Amino acid sequence: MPIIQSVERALKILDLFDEYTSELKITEISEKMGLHKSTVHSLLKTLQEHSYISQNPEDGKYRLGLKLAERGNVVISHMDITKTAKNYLLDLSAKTKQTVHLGILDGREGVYIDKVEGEQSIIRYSRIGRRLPLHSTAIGKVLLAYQSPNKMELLLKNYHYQHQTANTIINETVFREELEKVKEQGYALDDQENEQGVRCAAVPIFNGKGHVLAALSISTLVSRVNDQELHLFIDLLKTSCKDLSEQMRYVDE
Amino acid sequence: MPIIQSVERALKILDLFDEYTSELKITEISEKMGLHKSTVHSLLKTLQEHSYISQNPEDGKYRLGLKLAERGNVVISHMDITKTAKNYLLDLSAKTKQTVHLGILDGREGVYIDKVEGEQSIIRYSRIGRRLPLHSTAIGKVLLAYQSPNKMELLLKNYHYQHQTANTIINETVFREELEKVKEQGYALDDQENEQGVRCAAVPIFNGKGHVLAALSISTLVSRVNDQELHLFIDLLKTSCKDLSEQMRYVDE
DNA sequence: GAACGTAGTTTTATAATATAAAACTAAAAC
DNA sequence: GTTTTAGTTTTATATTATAAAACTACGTTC
Repeated sequence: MPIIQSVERALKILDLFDEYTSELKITEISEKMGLHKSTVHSLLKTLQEHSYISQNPEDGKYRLGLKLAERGNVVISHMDITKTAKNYLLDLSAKTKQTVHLGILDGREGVYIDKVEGEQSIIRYSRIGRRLPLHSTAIGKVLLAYQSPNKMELLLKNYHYQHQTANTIINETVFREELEKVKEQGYALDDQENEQGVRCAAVPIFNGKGHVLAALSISTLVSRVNDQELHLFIDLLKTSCKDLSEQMRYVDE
Repeated sequence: MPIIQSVERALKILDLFDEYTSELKITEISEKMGLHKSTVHSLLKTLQEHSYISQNPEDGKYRLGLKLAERGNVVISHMDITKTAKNYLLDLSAKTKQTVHLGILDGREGVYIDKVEGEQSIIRYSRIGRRLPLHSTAIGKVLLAYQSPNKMELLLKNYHYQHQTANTIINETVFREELEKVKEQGYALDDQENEQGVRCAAVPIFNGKGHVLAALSISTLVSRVNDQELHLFIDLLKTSCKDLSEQMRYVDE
């Protein structure tokens, strides 16, 4: 396995930051990485030289650099579905006041590739580029349900079902029935299965060959959105996804 | 200088991709980097292991990984100004149908940190995370003009004026007069100075201490927006930035 | 204000790794 | 079917990354 240790270490430093950790000192990074501070210093200076890390001039702490935002934008800008769907996300979020997500399958995992936050619902779990569990998210269920039987078997083989909440389905037989239901009704629901207090609906987007490309979802807080409203949102989602699927027929991908 | 060569090489591979180059073969990367293909192979496999690079299963080519989008999102999500300004960008773009940008100073350079594209104007130059020239962009002029005299001197010391178009101001005396004018009128203009056929206006956003935090701009195509419309847009920008500056007074940064 | 402790930066010997040459496998081109 | 090209794997060794030691700078305590 041709892994280069020093590159791996540099990347692991980048992975130390998250939405709660915006800055870190050299000594903190040294502790977390189990590396000598002079080693960390060299790694940080290399990342800094190429703008993947920057140093706060006021307190000397390190943080993720803007080059990541730029590179990340290049990744997303190459996805036709993201560009085509952008106005639908904005429109749906404006109309429903909820948070709207776009997700795709990437290898054997789901991943969020766009998100528009609604006024009424602040959803913390999802983040562009972040992995999403296939078994406990509405998007994940959609991406699975509309796969070919072969592909679905591959995806579910040795799948690791894990509780995210008390509502999470972790029995595979029950989960397969759930996927059947998704295909029957044309949408998936995540009823507080991924995040306490959050209920989501997702609908598939197809390409010209009838393969599922992505899924669009609306996330709501159960305390603010009742069943009736949710079903109105599902109708809006279906309309949007039908249009999107129509447009994606003409995109060569 | 404690630069780690193999880390630097890995980062340079990430920098090879752009909006026109989404995928590359190992042999292409080997040629561009001047490295042996087995060295490149090890670097790619390390980046791939951590999702910074992925491999197209269909043709074996390499492309930027979604981890960059996720890390990039973490960078942006830590910026209060981006969150606070988001709805203003969306609103301004919807009202004017033009492309709206948010930019900040990062060290001695400007950088775009958010962007909402308008229906009427597709602006290619700007990209979130990308550097912006201080002398030829409206945002750059604003970020300079409202700096303290000391800071401005530091920023302009040995500044490298370069033509972006035939209209670009490259004489420092003339440029300083331009910055005076920006302060007088409360906005900056880039009249095809950065990109042929594109005219932009930008207005400053201040923090509670009266320091310029960021600039908001509207970019238009000269073929589609006349002087009168542009001045209407500038008025809308001023209103938005006044509100934003008011809100940023209460943000601890 | 001096002394001590902590954090960050620099230097450098050497242990450890990254590098590329060679060989192999697989696919594409002729 | 043969040859060429591209990608992957193996491994010897040249080169680099590593961390210990030392230094600088700043903050804390007395």
